[in-house]
Amino acid sequence: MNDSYPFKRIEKKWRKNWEAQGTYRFDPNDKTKSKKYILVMFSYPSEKKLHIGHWWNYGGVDTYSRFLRLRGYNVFEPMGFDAFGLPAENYAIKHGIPPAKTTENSINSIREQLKAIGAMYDWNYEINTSRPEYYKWTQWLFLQLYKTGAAYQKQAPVNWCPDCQTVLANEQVESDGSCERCGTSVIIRDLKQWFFRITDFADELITDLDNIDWPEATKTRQKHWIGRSEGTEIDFRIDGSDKVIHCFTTRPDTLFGVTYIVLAPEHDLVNEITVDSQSDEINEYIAKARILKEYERQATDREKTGVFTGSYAINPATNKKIPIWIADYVLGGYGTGAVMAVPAHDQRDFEFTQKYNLPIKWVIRSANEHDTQFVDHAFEDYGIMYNSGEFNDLRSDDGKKAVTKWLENKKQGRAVVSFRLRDWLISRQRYWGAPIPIVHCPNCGTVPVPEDELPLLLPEKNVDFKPQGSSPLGSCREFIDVKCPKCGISAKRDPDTMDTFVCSSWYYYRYLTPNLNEYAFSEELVNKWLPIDLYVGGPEHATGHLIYARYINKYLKSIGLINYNEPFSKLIHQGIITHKGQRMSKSKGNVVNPDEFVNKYGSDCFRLYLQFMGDFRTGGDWSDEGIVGIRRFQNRIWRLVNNYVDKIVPLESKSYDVEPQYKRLIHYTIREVTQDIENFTFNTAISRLMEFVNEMYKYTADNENVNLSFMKESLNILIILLGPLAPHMAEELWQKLGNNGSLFDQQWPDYNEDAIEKKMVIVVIQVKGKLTEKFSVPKGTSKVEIHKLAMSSKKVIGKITGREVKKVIYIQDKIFNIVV
RNA sequence: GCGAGAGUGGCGGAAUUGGCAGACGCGCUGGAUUUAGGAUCCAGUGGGAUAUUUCCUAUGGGGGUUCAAGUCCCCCCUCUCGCACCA
Repeated sequence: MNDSYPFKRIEKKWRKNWEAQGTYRFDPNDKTKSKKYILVMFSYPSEKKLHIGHWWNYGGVDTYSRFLRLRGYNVFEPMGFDAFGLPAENYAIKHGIPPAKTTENSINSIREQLKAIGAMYDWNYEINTSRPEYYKWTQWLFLQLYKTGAAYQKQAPVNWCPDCQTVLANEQVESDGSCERCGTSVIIRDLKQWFFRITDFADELITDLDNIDWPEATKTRQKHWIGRSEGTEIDFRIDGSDKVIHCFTTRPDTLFGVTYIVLAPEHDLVNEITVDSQSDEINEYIAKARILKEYERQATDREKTGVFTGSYAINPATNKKIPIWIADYVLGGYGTGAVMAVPAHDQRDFEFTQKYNLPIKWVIRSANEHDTQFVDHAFEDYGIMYNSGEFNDLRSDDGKKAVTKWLENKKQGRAVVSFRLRDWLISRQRYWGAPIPIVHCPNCGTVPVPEDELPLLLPEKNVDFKPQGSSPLGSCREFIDVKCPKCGISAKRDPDTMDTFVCSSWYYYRYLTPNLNEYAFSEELVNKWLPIDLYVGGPEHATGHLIYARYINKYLKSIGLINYNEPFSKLIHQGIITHKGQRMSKSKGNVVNPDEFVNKYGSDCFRLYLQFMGDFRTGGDWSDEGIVGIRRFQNRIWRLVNNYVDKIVPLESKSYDVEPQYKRLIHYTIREVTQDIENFTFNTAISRLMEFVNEMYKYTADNENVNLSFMKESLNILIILLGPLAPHMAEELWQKLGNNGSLFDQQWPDYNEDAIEKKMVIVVIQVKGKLTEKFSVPKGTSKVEIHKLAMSSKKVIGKITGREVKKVIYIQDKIFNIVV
């Protein structure tokens, strides 16, 4: 029909105009406004298409950013591409095309889709982490870490994905032991790898969480992941040797109850202390533990197994000989990889003891006199020490300190803090990443590539980028063979590339100066524009990207390049959109293609509909049908404006008189929409605008003489409020209403709280809590007046006659309840 | 096993934080208009009774506090998401 909103023409028109007029050109040096850096996690172009989740995410964040702009801020809302890494590489391999090519193609088509959202991105600030101009600085970052000892190489048991053919960081392994990317079971291999010393900042990474506005659940996940644990490291002398086993424990108060020691199978001392008669059995056990998949080994319901080494240690408290075992329930990577076993007071040790008939010694009893009999399980609570020599009768918490002090005096132990967090493993045996700028020289060892030789380019020719179990760069002669930068003899480059999370750990600095040649970032601009005012991304990054980025920020502060502690002052997570109640996935066949709906209904309509489905943080369920409701809403606005535009455009703005309800409506709607956008509850903001439009229709239908001044004001306000949510349409209507300049250079309207207060209120009369009668009365009507009114109601009288009125409760201007 | 969050009509979802449950939208029913309707407008729409008047019932289930509970407290069920032998 000819009076429906012609979205195709208008959306195209405004995208063109905005670009031509530079409406969204960003000036980081604008001193007239205060800054807001609004960042949404960038996308990785693994496929050619933007999916519906991106629209949800980027649309909502753009709405918020536009709102801030209308409130007078200089808003920086950049967009770029996290283009290195497995998703892009796997996509390229699947299609048999070099990743550089597929990535470029994907980015080009995704950029067009991003433009269709109509967000305020200034594409002069785009970044692409796979471009040499960017990864040059990722490599520079590596070299800074290397120079300060924060990047180091070590041989270690690491997670290996047999399908992706690369090592993975702990953060990229799911809790069931599968690869985050492909789902294959991860195995453990011993490899020489590069690590970043994230554990140096373990404490700050926990304590600084108190100073940032993040979802509590996410903070908790990070705290748990970092896993700070205060305890005592206790030295157990090996009988007949000068070697010592260090055991980490959080329960030094149970030291007298230690009846054996358990080493992880990968513990350094295992070979040395295994006696000949046990070595076959020990070796067999180690071999088995090695091939066990990580998640199998860590399954809590597995029966505990282990082997005796034949050696003994001395319990420093009792001076008794205790056997040393190995068992795979002790993890090599945590604490010292060795535990003192206290079967009486640790259920895991207890179970092990049951199986291998090891002795149990009870040394803690409950502070309650009664329950002292523990036969079928360990007593893990704190209590009172006994069987513990001079420490008898101490409470556990005092005993922990006393035993630790006693050990410290004897130099056989010390208080330590242990973390669950491991150093960040950043090398990958894959092609599509930033090459590690290190040369391995037979003379000089590891030698950093000189900074002025960066970028160390990723070779595009003579390299087989398909995974083959070792780094593809290793077989590219032009790349791998090099003269040592220090001594000049033939040497080899490091064949590995960096984890993409290195690229994304610092991108938010680069956005401000994406083309800067001399430095990774401008210290001046970064210190001015960061920390980021709002960061938006999925909760799945809680223990990965979000810890890495915080770490790199803390590292850069420690070397004096930036001056603030935390990169993301406020964080929120977007919700997920389901379809037919389920997560969208190709295998379920319930994927919604955004383009289809954008073509049919327009960008604004699609975006509005997504925002209407549920609140931003929670998400919503997609239905193909509901979108027509939004189209109707758009058409209703379109017609409303068109019906009056000719009459109101020439009109001078002046004061007017309409029924108070309509004046109130304007202020109420401004308040609600303002608050809703601030809270990211766009669904209710849209509801309020729908109500507003419905009321305006009612007004025009009920009044033969429509007040045009009122129409003019309310339509202009409606269009501004609509602006952040449906930018193309609002911009068009703004122009139609005779205004000059972009809507997005206007001022967000103020509201007046007094104007919202109702002069008349509806007081509900209840009898024993049931709705009985309603009265419209002036605000502030007294209890006595209401009582009189209530007693004049037949309904009320009917309900209370024959009953005793016990009392009446009046909540001012709300409810009058008669209790019978 | 531990931890966090959620459960409201046929559907997506609201509810000023203890005060009229179901805003807004979809869908559905009836009517108007139209050559036509997958357009527009008006009315209705939680369920069950019923004299078109009113009653009963209702926010996963069961108890409790309160004049008043979707909202607060206790127990249970279901789902989602984390973590999972961390000594």
